[in-house]
Amino acid sequence: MTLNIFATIRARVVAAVATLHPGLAADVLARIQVEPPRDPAHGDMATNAALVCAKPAGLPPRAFAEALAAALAEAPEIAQAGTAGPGFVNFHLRDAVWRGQIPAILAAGEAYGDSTLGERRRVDVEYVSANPTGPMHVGHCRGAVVGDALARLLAKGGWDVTREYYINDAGAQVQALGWAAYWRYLEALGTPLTEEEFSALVPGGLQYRGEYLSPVGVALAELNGDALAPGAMPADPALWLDIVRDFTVAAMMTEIRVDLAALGVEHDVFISEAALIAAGTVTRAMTLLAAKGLIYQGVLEPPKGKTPEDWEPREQTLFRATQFGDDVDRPLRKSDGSNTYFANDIANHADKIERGHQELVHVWGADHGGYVKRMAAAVAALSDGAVKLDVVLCQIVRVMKDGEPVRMSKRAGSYITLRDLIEEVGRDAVRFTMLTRKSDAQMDFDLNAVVEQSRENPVFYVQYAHARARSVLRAAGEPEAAELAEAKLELLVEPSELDLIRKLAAWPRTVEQAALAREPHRVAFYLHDLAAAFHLSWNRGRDDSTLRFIREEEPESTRARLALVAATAVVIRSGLAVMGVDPVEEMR
RNA sequence: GGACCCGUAGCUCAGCUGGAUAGAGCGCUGCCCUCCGAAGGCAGAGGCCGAAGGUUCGAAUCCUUUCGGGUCCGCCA
Repeated sequence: MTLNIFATIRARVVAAVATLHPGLAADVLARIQVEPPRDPAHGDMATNAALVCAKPAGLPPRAFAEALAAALAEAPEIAQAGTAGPGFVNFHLRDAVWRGQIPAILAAGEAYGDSTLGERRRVDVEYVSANPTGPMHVGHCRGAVVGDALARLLAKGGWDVTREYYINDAGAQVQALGWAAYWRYLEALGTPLTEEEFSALVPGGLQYRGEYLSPVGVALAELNGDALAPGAMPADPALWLDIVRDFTVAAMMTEIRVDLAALGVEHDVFISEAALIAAGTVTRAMTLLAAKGLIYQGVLEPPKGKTPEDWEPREQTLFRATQFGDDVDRPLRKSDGSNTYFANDIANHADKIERGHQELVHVWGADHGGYVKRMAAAVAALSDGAVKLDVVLCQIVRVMKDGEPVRMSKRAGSYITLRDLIEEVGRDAVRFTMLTRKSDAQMDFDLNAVVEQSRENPVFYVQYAHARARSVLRAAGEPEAAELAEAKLELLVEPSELDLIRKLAAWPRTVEQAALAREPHRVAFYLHDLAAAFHLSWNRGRDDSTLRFIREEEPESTRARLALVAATAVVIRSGLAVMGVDPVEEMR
């Protein structure tokens, strides 16, 4: 049920080539592309068919192109075809073909752009996975939005998507969190100890001193009285650490879920590291790798040029990551015998594969860039190369206010939480703005600019286009679908109108290209272009009143234009839905 | 020392996985409000795509080298 006009026409081109040159191999035909030319003056579409097929066919590219152009000119959708440059075939589609997209859009509604490209392959998209040791801050925000939008994009592209949050609830950091919450609990009980006196009792010293744990301490006191700290004095950790830690992790996850909900970010599954360990998944994964001969005892070379002072050669349990493209083999066990984070994460990936996923996608912060190769190596090893891991790295976001970077210290109170950010500029502005850059490019998030109502703010610009479209439809008395379906679309002859239709028709292709590249930001740029085309059409009516959408004296023309406006609103909504942004009915 | 990411108009960034004369917004210059919304519109100037080689019909895009900026580098996650 593909509505991708480019795919339709490409099929025509491939068929024409196959007819002219029956002997061409399938992999040659596969290289044929049909895309919009960079310069619209060249036509609606262009194909490289002659360039990629001429040599195998034993013809000069120009001769191949001439013959192909002649054949394509016979196709019912194509108005004219010609050759250009080294062997391109450019062609114009009949206006009727373009206009025919409008009823297709109106019939499909927001499902317009849905693709079968993903062939329902099962893909696991893991994103956020913030440690459950505190509230979410803006550093997590970009990955959350990019991951969520990417999941929506892949779903629209025809993949069967699982959205995963991996909870790092095992290991030293959550132990430290338990101690920190215990301190707040002691405080709630009225302990005579000072924070520094308590810190001296904590292995490694007290961490997570932010006040956000105080409510957890109070809750613990209400639930347990002083049972976990008789007389409001520290007791043996064996008595309380597991209880307090689990309680605190649960409380932090509740906070995080609230934040994610406020941002409109959703997950299907929350996978617990501790649960994976308890279920024996780690052991199974290690056994699997060992059976493949990929685990050994060995000593690593020190990193060149930057040897840590306390470096000493040490024999450890290593995974043969170098067999799968990594730079060095990677340790699986710490010196105390417990597993490294990497070992547990291997189990997480084994679990994803066991659950039947054929593709894996991760959204990580750029600080995890050095971790990509080893994880890709592990996935390749676990699946014998059958499953591919794609990692989308998100670079740092710098929050700017009044031209100055907002300081981001880890100390409580002085850093911006995600909730602060949403309250300041609104959910939709946060989401849209986070998608206005390639994720691997650094970004300044300007608090002043994203709430500005002007053309340079893409959030506003796109929303405004939708609001305008809706305003027109309201002014026209909300025409019914059936009425619009009867519109005489051949009355749409203005260049600005046909340009707008071409832009609308590019949406399915945009979805597919963006999904393949795992680049949701392309949707934001597409919507900006579409909004520009719509605003242009609107503004034509300013200079020439006969070009207005609504003209009472011309009901047929009005109806055709309303169909175009309605289709525009539909596609904007379809695009915003991928970004997780709500369309607005009017600007305020 | 090594790995990964980024260098494109004065500024902020796109560039559809190798295509044609490299695009948009801001800023700049000049025009345009009796108007379904001027919180705008139209037109114009502005580029050796960091640099140098290479691959091929063809390179901003792929490879090598190099110069800048960022992230990171054995028992943190």
